Formats: sequence, structure tokens, C-alpha cells
Amino acid sequence: MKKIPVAAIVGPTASGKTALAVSLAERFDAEIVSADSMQIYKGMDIATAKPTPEEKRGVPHHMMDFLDPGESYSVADFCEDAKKCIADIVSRGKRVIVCGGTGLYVDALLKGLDFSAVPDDPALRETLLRRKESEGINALYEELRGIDPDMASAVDPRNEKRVLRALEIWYAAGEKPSAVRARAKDAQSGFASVYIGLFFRDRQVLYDRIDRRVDAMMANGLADEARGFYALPASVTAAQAIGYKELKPWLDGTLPYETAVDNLKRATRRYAKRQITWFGRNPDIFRLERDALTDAALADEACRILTETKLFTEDLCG
RNA sequence: GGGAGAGUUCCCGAGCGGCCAAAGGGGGCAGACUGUAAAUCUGUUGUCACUGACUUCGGUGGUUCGAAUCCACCCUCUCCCA
Repeated sequence: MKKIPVAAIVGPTASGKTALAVSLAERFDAEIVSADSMQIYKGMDIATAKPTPEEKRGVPHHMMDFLDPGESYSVADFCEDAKKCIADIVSRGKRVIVCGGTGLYVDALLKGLDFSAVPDDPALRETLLRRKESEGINALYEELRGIDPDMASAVDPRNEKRVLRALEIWYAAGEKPSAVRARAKDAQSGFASVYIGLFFRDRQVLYDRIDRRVDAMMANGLADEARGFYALPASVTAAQAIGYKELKPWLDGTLPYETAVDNLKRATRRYAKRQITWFGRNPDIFRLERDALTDAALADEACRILTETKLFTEDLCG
């Protein structure tokens, strides 16, 4: 089976992924598939820096703005939905550009990690959560070690989410989590991908961009969006979004405005750092130094990479 | 002018004679990551020739085998009485 060529634009938040992706989409007649765990939600526009119609410049964006914040979502859901989405784009004779900062989503989709084997089980998860409350996480970790020493050694005992998920796999699938994991890794990807990563020679440049973007978000009404967000029930997934929870103490009157905004900037910087770490360890990424290139030069470079790697054979550059 | 108290490593803050390069928290930096991932977790954070040495706890002297810890004076700050 022939693999579907997919270009991936990755990088930390506020690095300019969206603009580059749109520019490339125009040059290659492509459509964009977002790989962002928060932009999937409707109404969470300012906080997630969702592209405006002007920024999209008519290029179709998928996997964005389609889910109610009350709904939970996961990597597995994303892979399933994104695959269908890509198949549809390809069937219409268009190319595909995946663009997003959620590293796990991008890799799971393009590298073909298979999550289908063990679906999540809310009841089981609830049971494990209760056991954690009563028995303590250490007891559960010891149990995991008895069941699957390999998995236990790969999971930090203090990382409750991971310990719980490993046990969840065991009880749901009746198979060692380490085995499930190995199988998932071997799964074949149906995509031939080329990653282009946006990095910064000078970290401070990125941090300054983040500060400015947060200020702009506040000017554009992020506070109102946050009030609206808290007026309705939100899923655990949506509630994790950076932008609302940092502003909450100020909205509640327990923290000064300036402090809340500073906290928001800091949370965003830390998020960016985690993204840099994630993408930084991927040796297959073609790195572009965002702060050393103009927008036009950046697009040209990316275009060059996509044609030279023969991912997109038809040269539309220039 | 008189009285009480405080000055500690990037910040807050513990320490009150040796076990102190100095608890804890914050922040920074680095890392991990396979179904909540904008989440979760870890390590590190005086310098160096790093199982050792050196510099540091407002300043200068002093007491002591030994001081961030005790004494004297000085500087700065807070507070109370004038």
C-alpha cells in the first residue's frame, strides 16, 4: 500500500507554525490538519490562538473547532479522526500539511502508534482511582511491578497517571502493558512524513513573542472568553488549557491582574519549553531557526525541504 | 531624640556555636513522555582542578580549636514612643 505523503509543521507555541503552514498550503495546494489538543474545542479561540479567517487565507483547516468543551478527547480519538480527515483530503486530490504543537498527537498519527488495542474504560479508571485513594499510589506501583517489571521500571512511581494507566491496560486487556506498548510501536504508519520544526537560536526571542502574544490575547478579550468558559461545564481535557486557569484567581478576585497575567505568561513559557524538549529529541526533524529568517525566507526554506526530500514532487516553489 | 526588631544563596524564608554551601517553597535550567499530553512526572540550581578545595549568610573588627549563629561598633530597613 502506497503511503500518503504528509508534511508536518511543528514547534513551540508562538513560533509561527500557523503562518508557515498556511503559506506552504497555498504553494502546494494543500489543506491543513491541526494537531493541537486544545484548538479542537469550539469557543476556545483566543486562548488557543486559533487562526482567524484572515490568517487562514481561505486554506481549509481541519481537526479544529469541532468539539464542545464539555467533551473529553484523547490521542486515540485524534488519530482516528485525523486519519479519516486525511483520507478525505487526499481523495479530493489535495495535499496534506499537519500543523500543531501537540507532539504526542503528531507522532502518534504520523509514526503510527497504535492505541486501538486498549480503549480507555471509565469504570475501570474510576475503580483504580479509588484504590489509589485508599491504598496509596505506592501499593499500586508495587502491584504493577509484580505484574510487569519492565513497565514498572519505565514508569516513575510518583507519576500517578502513568502508574494508573499501566494498570488499566493490564486489567482491560489482560496483557502486560509493556507488551502492548511494544506492539503499538511496531505498528506501521500509513504516512510518509517530513517534519519541519521551528526552533529559536535565542530562547529569549521566543519568550518575548509569548509575552507579546499574551498581552494581545488580553487586549482581544481573553478575560471575557475565560468567564464564558467557566460559565459552562468543561471536560477534564478542556480544563487543562492554558489561558483560563491562570486567570481564574484574578476573576475570583483573589489575585491582582498583573500577577495573573504574569502567571499566564510563565505557564506558556514552560509549555513552550516542554514542546522544545519533545521535538528536540526527534532526529528526523528538519530544523529551521525561526529567529534567523524572515517570513519569506522561512517559507522558501520549508518549501525547499519538502521538494528536495521529494515528499511533494511537483515543484510549485518560486 | 528614645525604644523594639530585622538584614541569609536569583526571590521568599528556616537556621541561632561544630552534623551548614546552609531546610523548605518559589523562580530558573535540563530531562522524561505510548489513550486527560496546553497534562503528568523527574533531576539540577555558589565556584572550581568537584568522594576534595575555595568563596558566601549587610560591613568592619573581636571572642572561640571552630561563627550565618556570640560580642563591639558601623551601615540600611521596619516598627513603637517623642
